[in-house]
Parts: sequence; structure tokens; C-alpha cells
Amino acid sequence: MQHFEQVCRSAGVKITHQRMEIFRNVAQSGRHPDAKAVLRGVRERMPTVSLDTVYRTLWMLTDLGLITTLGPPRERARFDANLSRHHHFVCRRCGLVSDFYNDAFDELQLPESVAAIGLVETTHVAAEGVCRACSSQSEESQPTTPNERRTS
Amino acid sequence: MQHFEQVCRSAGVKITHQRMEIFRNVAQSGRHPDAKAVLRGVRERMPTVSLDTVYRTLWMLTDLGLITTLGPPRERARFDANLSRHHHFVCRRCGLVSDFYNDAFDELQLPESVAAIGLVETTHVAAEGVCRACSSQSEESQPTTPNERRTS
DNA sequence: TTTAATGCAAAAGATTTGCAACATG
DNA sequence: CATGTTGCAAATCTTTTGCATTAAA
Repeated sequence: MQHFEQVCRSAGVKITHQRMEIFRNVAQSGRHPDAKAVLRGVRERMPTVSLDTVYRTLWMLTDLGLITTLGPPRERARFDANLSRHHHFVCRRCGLVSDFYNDAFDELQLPESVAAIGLVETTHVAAEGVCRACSSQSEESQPTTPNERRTS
Repeated sequence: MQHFEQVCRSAGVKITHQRMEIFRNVAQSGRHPDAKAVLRGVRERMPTVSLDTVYRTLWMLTDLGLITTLGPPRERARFDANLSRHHHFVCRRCGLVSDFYNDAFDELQLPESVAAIGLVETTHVAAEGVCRACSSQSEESQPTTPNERRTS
């Protein structure tokens, strides 16, 4: 939080209540919320904040390097305040993303073929599967047919 | 393409021109297009296809296991017809996603902590950086300040 | 011929922008 | 007090849905 204020100050942007709440919300919850989720969280303390302020602030925080986004840039972003080196578990059913740590994964040796594509700055492992909550939900009814989408 | 027809037949879904074009489009281009991009591609041969058909078809192909999506499910999806075990290079500037292969990455040993989160089915490495095209574009003007978003 | 799939148009969601009122430094 | 920031409303863009028409089997 001190870091937040310091970065804002040196970037010359004002430290407003909204910005503090929004940053706190992304930073505190270990979640990886999208803009809507941040709005919900922030409104518990500040019922008047608007969604557009949330968007503007999230992208501003991203530009300042105070948070990052998940996945390819500019797409239906989810934000992440965990700036330490980490990796993700992604639930295929519910979309839950949770962090885990592993030193070995922090220094993977990339094959030479990658150099031809571009300059790699960091690597990141995504473990995909089904989270606890989802797998206990469907104890009896494992889908044998491919899941119906948006049809229940 | 034979596989495509076979899977459709055994799933009891009709093999239409649109579906063939859409599948071919995702499968042929080594890209990871979103729905809009698929529409553009398909319209070169079939100018009358509609965007909603593209969406319906892409999700249907996903349900049949003929293609997959990138990243967390249900979010501004990008589709991938490469079903072999592979990993991704992701460009931070332009969002380009390109595939690469590495046997070692196919069998990463996950730390025990992950078991507590859920059941992992597969792991996937994303190498993030700047692609050739983007880094040659900005030879002279490396941004020292964080990139302005949607402001140029 | 029967049933499922398409295209259209409209609805529902998500994200961005212009602008007057307001708060921060 | 000056300027940058907010909230509102409206614009834009993306994705989904209802329904009459068309095409596959």
C-alpha cells in the first residue's frame, strides 16, 4: 500500500479514495477478478463507485506496473496483483484461477525454436484441471457427452 | 478433415458447408483466431456466413473436442485446432499466440501444493515476450514510460 | 420429408468515451 | 485555485437468442 502511494506520486497521478479501494481490492483478494468482480467488491465499502472508474483505474494500475493482467493482452482481462513469480491452476469448469509457486518452473529452459518467434521475457506454467469445488459438485453425474454450453 | 466428418457423423450433427469452412479455417491457419477473425477468414470463400453461425459452430466444435480454447474458459475465447501437446509463445504487444513444442514441458512435475487446489489434467507453458514483428517495429522508440492504453 | 442449421434482427453483456460536477494537491 | 478524476449517460463492441426460412440426411 505504501508502494502504491509512492508509485502514484512519482507518476504524478492523484491518490483518490476510489483508486485506493480498487487497488486494495485486487491486491487483498487472492483472486483474479475481472472488472465486474472488482466493482462488486469495492461497492461494499464505496457504494457509489462506477464501473467506468473501475476500468479506468485497473488499466492505469496496469500501466503503472502495480498489477498485471492474465492471458493475452487486451482480451476480456482478469487482473492480478500478485507480482511475485508464480504459476496458475485453472479450473476448466468454473474458470477459477489460483496461484501456486515452484522455483523449478521459474527457470525453465526454452527450446531453441522459440528464439525464432520472439524475445521471451518470462515463462509461466498453467496447470489445467478441475478444482475441488467443481469435482465434488459432480460426484454422481460425470458428463460422458461433451458439455452442453449455455443451455441448461 | 476426415476426422471432422467422422466425429460429426457419430455425434449426429449435420455436415454443412459453413461448418466445414469454419473448421477448415481454424485448423489450417496456425493462428488462434477469435470469432471475429474466423468470420473474416471464412467470408473470403463464403461471403454470406453470419457471425452467430460462427459462434455456434466454434462452440459446437469445442464440445465435440475437434478444437479447444485458449486460457480460462468462457472469456473472450480464442480457438485452437492444434490438439497435439504444445505450448505457447504470447506477444505482450500484439497478442500474437504461436505454438511451440518441447517434450520436457509435456511432463512437468507439479509441486504437492497443487493437489490441494484440484485435479490437474494437463499442464501448459506460456512463454511471454515480444514477437519479431513487434520488436522490429519499435527499434528506435522503446517506451520508457508505461504504454498508454487506447490513447494514441 | 423431417429435423436440424442458418441468417436475420434484436437482445443482452462488456467496455469505452464525452462532458459537467467535484475532489485532490 | 487549477487540474485531473469521477459519475453519468450514451456510444461501441462482443456475444447470445428467438424465429422464420433453408438445407442436410
